[in-house]
Amino acid sequence: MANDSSYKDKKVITIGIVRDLTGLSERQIRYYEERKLIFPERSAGGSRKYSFADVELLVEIANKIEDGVQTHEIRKEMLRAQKKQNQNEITRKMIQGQLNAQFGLRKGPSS
Amino acid sequence: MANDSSYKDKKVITIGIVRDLTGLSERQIRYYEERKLIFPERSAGGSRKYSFADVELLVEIANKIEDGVQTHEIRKEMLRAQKKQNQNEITRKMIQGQLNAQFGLRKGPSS
DNA sequence: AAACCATGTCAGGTAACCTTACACAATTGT
DNA sequence: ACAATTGTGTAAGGTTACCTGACATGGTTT
Repeated sequence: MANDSSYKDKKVITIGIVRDLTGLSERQIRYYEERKLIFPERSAGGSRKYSFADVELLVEIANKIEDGVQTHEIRKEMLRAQKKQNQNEITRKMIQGQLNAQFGLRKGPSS
Repeated sequence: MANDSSYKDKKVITIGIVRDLTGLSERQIRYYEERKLIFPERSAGGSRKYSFADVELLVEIANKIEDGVQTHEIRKEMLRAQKKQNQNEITRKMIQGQLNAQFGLRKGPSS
């Protein structure tokens, strides 16, 4: 209901493939996780699983680091960006609420 | 130039994940490959890599098999479907060619 | 100078994957 | 009726891929 449900966000890519797609070392990829910049899921056995969105994010992270930004700063940026995103979400819901109140829309069943 | 370049066709999913996504056994997935219904890529070390498109195709295949269609038949269907697809592609190119001839468009450099 | 950053690398261990082979019920072909 | 094929399970033995933890190191920060 809230999203794409599409391929981009499904966590299905193992770290070796991510390495190949990004050119980063596994060490780097794991380190950025340790620094809380990226959040893979895990398989039952403990293997990391990433999404295409994660892959793109990793590339951005790597670029910033190359520009001398440290993980600590990157993390702050990300939190800021996400806060803004949350705010938008809230705003959207508020407006939706206003409309519902004005025009008496109901949350009808799916279709 | 010819395609989406997007996530759907990138071969990045290992067989274990495909198993989880489709509910098929690894045996089945490998068998359908043996019957030439599906064509994963391979990692350097020999592990199979599938795309989301492959995953969807596998589900379709499994459905047909459940309906009693044999791999042999499914393969024929697929070849037929692909031939039609190729024909469309050819048609498209022919029309494009006609237009180019009519209006003298050049294949200029990329942008 | 002490602490931290980002990364490489090595070791030992487990999970995930590979191929080959045998089995077998069910279906299809002759 | 019988032989061949289909689709799937399962087991063995082997290799690849991934995991964590630890030590090393040259550059920054503090």
